[in-house]
Amino acid sequence: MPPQDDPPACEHMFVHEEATIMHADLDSFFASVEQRDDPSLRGRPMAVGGGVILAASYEAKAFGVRTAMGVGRARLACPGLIVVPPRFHAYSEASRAVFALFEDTTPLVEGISIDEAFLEVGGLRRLAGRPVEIAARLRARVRDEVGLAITVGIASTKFLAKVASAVAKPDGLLLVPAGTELAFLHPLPIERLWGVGPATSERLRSRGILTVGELAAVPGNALASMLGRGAAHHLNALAHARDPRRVETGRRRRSIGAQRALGSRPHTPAEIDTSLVALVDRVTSRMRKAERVGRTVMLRLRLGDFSRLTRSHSVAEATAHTPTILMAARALLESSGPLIAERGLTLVGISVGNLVDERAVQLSLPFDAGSSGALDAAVDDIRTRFGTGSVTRAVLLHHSPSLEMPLLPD
DNA sequence: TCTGGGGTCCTAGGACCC
DNA sequence: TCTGGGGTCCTAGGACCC
Repeated sequence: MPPQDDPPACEHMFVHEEATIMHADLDSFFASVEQRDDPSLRGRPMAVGGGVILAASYEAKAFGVRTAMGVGRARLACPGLIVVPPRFHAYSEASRAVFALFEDTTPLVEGISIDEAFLEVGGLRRLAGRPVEIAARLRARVRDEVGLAITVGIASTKFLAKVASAVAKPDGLLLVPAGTELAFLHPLPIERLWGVGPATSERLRSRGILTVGELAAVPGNALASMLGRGAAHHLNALAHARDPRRVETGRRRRSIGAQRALGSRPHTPAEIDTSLVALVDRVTSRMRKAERVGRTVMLRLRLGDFSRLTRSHSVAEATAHTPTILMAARALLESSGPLIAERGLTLVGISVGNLVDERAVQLSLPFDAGSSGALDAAVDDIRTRFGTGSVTRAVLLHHSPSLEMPLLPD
């Protein structure tokens, strides 16, 4: 057998031969579903909201109404604005219908959120035509079969496809032909880059860096001294249209959480604890339904001055057990008690991360209760079948009271 | 003017190991 | 008695996104 060569040191050549990645993004998703289902809302400035604006129709956006804006401010900007409460069930259903059309277009679909996805259509030319033709058909189907407008950007990388769809909104289709990436990208403001939020934007703007082209011209180490090495490397690559990420199918969720805004009036510790209990119950029941267990419990708080903070703690063993998660959550809340007492609390959230699949296996094994080695032998048998690391606990079901035996790592 | 409900990813720093 | 250098894993927290 000939010796195996090492893989080449440089795997990514960053040469984009073709634009075959589509980013499909539903326009003003929540608001569009409401306008679809209630004709009296069509053509009018309206928004979905409860406290804050979750989504605004294009008629409302024309008045300056934006997502995350308080409803009061939105009404000031847009007198006569109609605000309807959210119907999350309807949005999930519409999302499922649209994703079914994505899957019918290509098997290579990567969902990003409830209303957007990447689709790789490079291998479909003979079957379905060029990407622009595929995108045009997809847009027509979403409009005819689901009743919603969807914008599609097509480019040679994920990031450019996403920028293209943002530029093409609303109800548009935009192709960035291979070879024209930098001409398209460099005039855009830095906020278009993935990873430039308010903090990074302010840091760059204060140094006179306003466009993607200007960012691309900053030497790597100078950028690193402003933003840290990781962020600098990431943004430098995006600014040069280097983005080797493939469209990935089958991504799993890495955490499950729930949160609740409390309003700005003062809350007693008992009220806060009641909210915490409800949140933990919601999270753990969703985990059990998804058959996932997790180790890292995160508490998310927003204080009276609307500053945010998180606290986390990892328990010894992955679990979806409500009392275990609740105990960890209460301990985290307790540690933040003085801060809450001093500054008040306006939001509390719990999430559980480090998720793994739960696998409960029930086996009938020969077991001689009179022999002290029998249980060990049964456990060894399970480990042989499923792998040592997969067994963390054995429960004897036919003893009363049931005996729970923790298994220590070998 | 008033501030939702989900998530992902990155990084610093400590523990620990060889 | 004093103490290098490199690596991995884990924890906690913040920035960011839709």
